[in-house]
Amino acid sequence: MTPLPTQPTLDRRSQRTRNALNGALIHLIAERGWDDISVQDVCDQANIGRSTFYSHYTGKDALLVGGLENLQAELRRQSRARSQAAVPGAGAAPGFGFVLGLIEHAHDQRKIFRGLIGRRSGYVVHQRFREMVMRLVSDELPPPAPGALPREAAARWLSAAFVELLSWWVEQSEPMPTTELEALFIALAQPVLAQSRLVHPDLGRAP
Amino acid sequence: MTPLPTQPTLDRRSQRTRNALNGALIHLIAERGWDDISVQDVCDQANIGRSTFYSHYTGKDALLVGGLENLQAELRRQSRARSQAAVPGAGAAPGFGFVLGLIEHAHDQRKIFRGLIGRRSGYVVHQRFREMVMRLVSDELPPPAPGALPREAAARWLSAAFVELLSWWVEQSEPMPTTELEALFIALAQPVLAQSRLVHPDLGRAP
Amino acid sequence: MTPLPTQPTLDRRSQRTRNALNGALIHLIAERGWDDISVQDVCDQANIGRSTFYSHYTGKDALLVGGLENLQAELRRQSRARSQAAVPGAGAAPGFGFVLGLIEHAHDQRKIFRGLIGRRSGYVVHQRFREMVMRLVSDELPPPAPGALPREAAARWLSAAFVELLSWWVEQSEPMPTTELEALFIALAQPVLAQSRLVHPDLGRAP
Amino acid sequence: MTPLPTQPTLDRRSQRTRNALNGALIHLIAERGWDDISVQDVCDQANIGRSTFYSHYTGKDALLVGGLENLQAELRRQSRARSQAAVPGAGAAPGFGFVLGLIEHAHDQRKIFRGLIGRRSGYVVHQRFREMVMRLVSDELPPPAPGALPREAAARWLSAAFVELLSWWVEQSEPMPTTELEALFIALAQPVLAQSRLVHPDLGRAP
DNA sequence: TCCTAAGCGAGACGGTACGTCTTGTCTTCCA
DNA sequence: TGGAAGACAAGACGTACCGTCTCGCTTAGGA
Repeated sequence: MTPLPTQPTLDRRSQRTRNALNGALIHLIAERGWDDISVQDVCDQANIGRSTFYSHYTGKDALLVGGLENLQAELRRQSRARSQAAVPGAGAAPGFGFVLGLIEHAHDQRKIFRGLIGRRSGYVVHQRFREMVMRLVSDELPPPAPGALPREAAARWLSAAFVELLSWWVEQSEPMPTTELEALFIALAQPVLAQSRLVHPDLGRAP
Repeated sequence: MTPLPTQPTLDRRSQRTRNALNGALIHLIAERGWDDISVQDVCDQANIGRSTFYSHYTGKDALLVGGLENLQAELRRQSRARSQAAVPGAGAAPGFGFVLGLIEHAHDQRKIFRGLIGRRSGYVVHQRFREMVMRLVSDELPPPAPGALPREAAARWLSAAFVELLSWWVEQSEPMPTTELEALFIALAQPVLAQSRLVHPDLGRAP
Repeated sequence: MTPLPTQPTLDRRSQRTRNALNGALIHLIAERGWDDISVQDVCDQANIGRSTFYSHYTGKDALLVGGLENLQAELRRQSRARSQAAVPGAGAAPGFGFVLGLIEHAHDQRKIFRGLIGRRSGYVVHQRFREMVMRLVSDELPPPAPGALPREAAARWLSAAFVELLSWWVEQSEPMPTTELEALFIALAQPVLAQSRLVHPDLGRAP
Repeated sequence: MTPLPTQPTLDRRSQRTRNALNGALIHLIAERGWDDISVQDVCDQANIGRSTFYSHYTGKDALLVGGLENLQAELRRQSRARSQAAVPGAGAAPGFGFVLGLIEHAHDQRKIFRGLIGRRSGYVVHQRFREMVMRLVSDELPPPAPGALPREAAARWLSAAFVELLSWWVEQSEPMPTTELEALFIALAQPVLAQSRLVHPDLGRAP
């Protein structure tokens, strides 16, 4: 009974190559920031031939996206674990289970995250990162009531805002504690959740 | 004795060149999106020699930034006018006076804004645009109480979220009315303003 | 004690592989011409793994040379048969016995020869072919008298000229008959034979 | 009254670049032979950017052809001068006026010619060179009588044979004198001229 | 009949060259 | 004198082959 091999283990060698490339990329991002890295640089760092690189990824971008997909999978796993660990009967408010995980990850790897979303980020990475966060956010948003703020708008608002907040936070020399940042995010996110539930958005315009 | 015009009117011809370049750029952005444009393309469109381009701007980016600065100035002017027109004695809640102006601008020039911040945007433009919005937001935020959310964090949160919202909005085929979008933004922004005023942010962390 | 078959029959399988490769090569040469063929193409055509190819030949060139050696052996055999069949007592003028065989071969396989030495030839093949012809010519040249034109020069002259003539001939839509071509070659070759016999080549240099 | 500028002098700079490239090429051909030279090598040798190279020539081959065209023009000029200098009324047998010039050129630049058509030649160069020679030969052949050997066949025979002879000659350590080589060529070429004149080629087949 | 060494396919890998594209600098010439 | 034209160096890009290699599979040929 084979253990249902999702992929044929990808040849073991290939996987090692991919790992080397991923590692090299984050190393270089932390060191110089996205924009100052060429494909050749990544290959040199990983001791990999450039043609081999292109037989695995279509370009620098694909490598990054691949790495972020791994991160996303990891965060999703954490989020699920967290929600199962919570009191099973409780109301289970949409707690954005991935948020604390991501914050702590950013905290641990502060240097890398500065390269990823900080000042030297390079806008491509920033946005790719936001897109990943958006997918996570989107998972945890309640299904929007008809007529209320569509899920896409809500997810884009929250992801962009959160990434920007995170980007600010990792650059601080004396950052607030991780749980405090999570609480801040949740507090700032409240009106979005409220809007998602509204049937007739009475937005109470002043004039 | 020259009439000390260090650069008033900027030589008239120079100004015409710059205008041509700006026009060419926004034309091309609307047509293809930022990333698929080369400096040569802009020059061709503007009937300008490439070397001339470089004698005015250091690169594609600088040209864009220049254009955004014009937009920013225009929006600031509108915002000031709006706040003076309001009942002078009223509470004058921090109304983000520039918001409606920007929304209407985006509405009028939907096509250009799709190239600027929409799907084909190219992350560079997106971020440059956000930076401009951030400066406008920053102007209108109340001075933060000590210990409360620093102005920079608030401005980054709001600008990123707003631009993302706008980006979503300009891509809709049946977008909500401009004033409704403004009201939505203001509603979603409330907790940020609240946080900016808090002295002891009791964020109610769960134990 | 192994029955010392260092490589008799070459393992039968190996031989089949080599044949497949040879066949694939001439097929592809006839189809596209030498220069537009990669090792991979030959392997695909022959249903052979690329690594297997390299375990038999050091490259495309070696495969070609191997094939030409077979042709050369065949032609030499024909030439010998022809000279024995001739009236044994006759003068046996150096008749270039291989020539008619080669011409007829080229006639039968016109398509392949166009790829080999015709317009689409690729200079490498052309020259390899000429080198083979040169070896055949060299065999049949009389030993040069001392001071006369050295055999190498004569052989190079004749082989280059003959291959070029053949190359021209196979591209004609209404080519002259094979025997006529042979006679033409022999006629044009006469002075070379004469030179080979001269002891004091009085070439009448102008002062 | 402008001196009818065949081309607008090609910008003077461009011409210098082209010259540098030509020089670099022949230098490297003499040093290593055609096949072991990359475009990058030529550029390095000429102190030229690779992209500049491609803005002048489509590849290594085009550069070579360009150089040979210069040589051809030069040889044609010499040939014309030689034929005018000859006794104007004389029979002016088709003397292949370019031959001595080319031989002497090869003699003077023996090292380069070894790279061009000698042992290390690289078949591409060899053939390109032959094509140039063929054009020169073709010029000087008498118009073929109908039914006789077509000019193309004659030109190909003579050019291939001559280049091969030259190739042999430049590799000799004690080569025969230039005029002797010319006489040898003319002697060996005789039957071709005879064939070109024949109306009914009575090739006198032996059997 | 089995079993063991070979021939073989598949394809990952490092490497080199290719031709294209864009950038920013510089020079030359024109209005 | 400012601008158009365009040559130039630099360097990244993605592609194409090359020759080497490491895997397993299969398939004889000898036990």
